[in-house]
Amino acid sequence: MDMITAVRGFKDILPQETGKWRYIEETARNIFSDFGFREIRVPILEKTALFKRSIGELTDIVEKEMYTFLDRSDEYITLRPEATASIIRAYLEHSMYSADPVAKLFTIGPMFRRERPQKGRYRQFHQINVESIGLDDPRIDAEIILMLTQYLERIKIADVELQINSLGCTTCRPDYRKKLTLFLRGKENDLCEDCRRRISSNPLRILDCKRKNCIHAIENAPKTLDFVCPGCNEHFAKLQEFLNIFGIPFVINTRMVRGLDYYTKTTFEIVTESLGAQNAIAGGGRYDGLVRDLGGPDVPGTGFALGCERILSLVPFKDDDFLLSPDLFIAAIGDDAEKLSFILCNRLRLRGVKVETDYAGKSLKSQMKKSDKLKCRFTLMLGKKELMEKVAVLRDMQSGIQEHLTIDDFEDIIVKKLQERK
RNA sequence: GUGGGUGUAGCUCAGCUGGUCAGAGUGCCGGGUUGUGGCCCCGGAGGUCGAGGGUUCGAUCCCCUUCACUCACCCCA
Repeated sequence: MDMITAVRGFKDILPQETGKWRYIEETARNIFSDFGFREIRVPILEKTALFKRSIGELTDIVEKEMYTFLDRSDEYITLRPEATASIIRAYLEHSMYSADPVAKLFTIGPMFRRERPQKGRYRQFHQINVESIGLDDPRIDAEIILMLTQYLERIKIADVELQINSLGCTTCRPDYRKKLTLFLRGKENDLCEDCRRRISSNPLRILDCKRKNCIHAIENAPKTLDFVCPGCNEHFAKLQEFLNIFGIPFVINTRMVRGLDYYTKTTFEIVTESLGAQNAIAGGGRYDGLVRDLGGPDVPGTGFALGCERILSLVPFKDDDFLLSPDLFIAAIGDDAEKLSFILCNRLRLRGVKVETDYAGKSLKSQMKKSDKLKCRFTLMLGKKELMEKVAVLRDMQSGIQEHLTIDDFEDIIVKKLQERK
């Protein structure tokens, strides 16, 4: 019979890795909480229409990367390729704007995109998502970027670069789009097939096409920043001012457009050199029209997503750094000792002591080996001799020092010893 | 979706363009100490050499197909 394996691009996160995962998740929760963001948990399955309307029909994500299925009730549903749409949906569905026009939310969980897997790219991957809804002040853009850079610093990720850009708003973008289209009309023959298609569908995407010919062809293309309206210009200038106040280094990348249609004004990415082709570890921006497009009030929003797998491959910690070793191993020899060991072991666990033992009836030597392998701090040896005298031998596994303890007092003594060392 | 690379023990990998090539290290289990871990020594278990077909007297090795993994393109976290 063939072995059933995990679905391509889907990965198990094994016990030795979950310590790191919890660490980056908990650190995020702590920092985000300091900044006033609250955790929200939204479904991983949504009606397909939600993503089509928010991300954009003509984006790569919607055109070819979504896991979309026909549900039994003849409705199309999709495993979420990103979280922003779901969060806005929840924000609207629960009328969160009526309690407070400003909502600062984050969520952590799996996303799904059906791309060809490679380094740093999986079909199920995890993101930490932050959304601030209801504020258009550039201070909030700066604030979430500060929070993001702080987070990366806290988890010891260095050598990253913050890139920012502004895409303009509904007033100035159409103008820019026209000018860009006009410029591109003369270059059709120099562009790749995809980009030729994009001239009419999504000309801005051409700006960050990675093909050499396209890059060359648009060298002198008009830049968004030269055409944004005074309002957008000021917004972008203030963002930079605020980033400077906190000494956050950044570079302006006029080519950064990003693959989701809903972005306006601020966009940004955190990129690294040490991740191969998938160099973005976080990305986001402002989406002032999205809430309205999803049927809600006309309120602005801004946010970002962090790729957990990519963060984890950069974090300088080892799996073992998060290893939780038992406090005590109880090695028992003989039936009576084994019975006592079973009782002691579980009574201590109920008192919050991490205890391991072995029910396989092995030799003392092999139980000692196991204790050593588990990196237990102490080993308690219980044998026939000890039982008769109602004592047990407690061995400190680092120093090798052993002491005899009366069995009746043992529980209290070990609890006390462990408290001292903490 | 399109390319390249790689598939041999749980893991990391040797294996001479075909003839004791079914191997090492590590991990696991046991012994050396019949009641004491780490270091050392010894032993053991564990493989249809990814799968299927072909060439050949003979294939882990050569050819074809297929699958998986991986890196890159594309795109993004």
